[in-house]
Amino acid sequence: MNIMDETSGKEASATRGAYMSLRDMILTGALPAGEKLKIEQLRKLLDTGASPVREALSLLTSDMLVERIDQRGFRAAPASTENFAEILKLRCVLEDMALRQSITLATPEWEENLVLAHHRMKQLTGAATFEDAHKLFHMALLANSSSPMLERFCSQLYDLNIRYRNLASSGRNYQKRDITAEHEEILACAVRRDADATSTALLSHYRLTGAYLTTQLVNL
Amino acid sequence: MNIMDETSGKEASATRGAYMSLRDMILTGALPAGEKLKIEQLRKLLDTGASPVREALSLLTSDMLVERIDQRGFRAAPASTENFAEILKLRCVLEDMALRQSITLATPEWEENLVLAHHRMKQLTGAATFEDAHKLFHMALLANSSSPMLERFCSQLYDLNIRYRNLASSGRNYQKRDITAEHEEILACAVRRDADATSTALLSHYRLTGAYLTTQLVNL
DNA sequence: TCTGTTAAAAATATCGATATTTATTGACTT
DNA sequence: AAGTCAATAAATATCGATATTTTTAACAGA
Repeated sequence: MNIMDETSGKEASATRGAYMSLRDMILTGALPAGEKLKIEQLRKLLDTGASPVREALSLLTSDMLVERIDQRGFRAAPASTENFAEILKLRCVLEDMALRQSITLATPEWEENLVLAHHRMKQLTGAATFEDAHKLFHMALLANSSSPMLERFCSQLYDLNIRYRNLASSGRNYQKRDITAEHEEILACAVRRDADATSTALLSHYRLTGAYLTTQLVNL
Repeated sequence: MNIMDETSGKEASATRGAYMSLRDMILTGALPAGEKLKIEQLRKLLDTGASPVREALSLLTSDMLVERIDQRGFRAAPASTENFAEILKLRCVLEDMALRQSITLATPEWEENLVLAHHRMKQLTGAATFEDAHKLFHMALLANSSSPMLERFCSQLYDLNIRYRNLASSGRNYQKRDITAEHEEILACAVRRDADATSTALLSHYRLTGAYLTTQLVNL
């Protein structure tokens, strides 16, 4: 009598459901940075038991979204301009590395998946699921590095960056940039297998966003 | 009536105790790579409840020492020569970065802590606690990077490397190297604030160990 | 007023029992 | 023999209750 799958709101396990919800709440800022995360409170909010909440929080620790202090519970990872700067720097180094490895090892499958991810992202401009498609595109760039740990680091850092994007976006996103064109450029360079050009385009894409976000984050 | 502190074998919390024990067992190979980690089994082994074991395993996931598969439990992270090569590569890139930042921002305190860590390590050559002192020395090199996430990554990767050292060391460690001299060299360069030289010495130190370990890991 | 102490309240950590899910076994069919 | 399928066994996930620890608040002494 269990119909639960990707389509259903219900997750496969209570822990996974709690993990997803809490992750989303931290990334969007529904749970503010630095906030104490009380088990009982979250248990009621998510309408589940204490064990799944606790386990989900432990898991979120891996993603650096939650801090755990022995014997005194959990809190949402604090946010600061220093932390944001660190994330940007690490992303640039690690994605550069992953990207170059991906291109060095380039295969037709990798290229096709990349084109596909880009296409899907374009279709969804503005949609709620655009964020997901955007991440999938960027991860598709790195997906051929044959370095799982490196990709995991990049994925984590990507999410942390999204979080700052959300924290900053009270005054709506008005940049004089053509993000779509930047993505096209990145894709074109990658398909051309030009590692230097792709890296330049990608890092510039990140650094422009980073510089813009930094100006919005003065209140942190 | 609780006297538990650093000196006592008892840990502050059951979870922390389980975390430390399991971590140690995985790093030393007492729990072999890839092995299924059954809660009930570990519960009895560590003489504690299922909750602390479960939480400790969730936490070890952050360190990439344990894999968690939803609904079908935990297993010790698998080991492979590919994985080892990846760790070595990432370490070289990330420690290089952290080291250079540390030296750029060098302060007398940093330098003094480094000298101290080196001295302590020398005293303990061969002792059981040498491993700890060795790690403290290497982390002291990076400790001034003002990049906590980067230091965390380096620490994680350091531990993963130790694990491979242990996995390989069935046929005892007989290399024609003067590890002590290598450490002296690294320290001297760092104190001289010569980032290029320190980095060269450090990375060579890692790569020599890496190359040696790779020859020992054929059986993986 | 400040400081240190202690009782009460709140929150975390842990346990033991139970519900769910996955893995295994072996009979039964093709 | 190989492959299904159902029944059983094993393991994981989850719950609800309790023990421990930390935090808060009230208060006495300097």
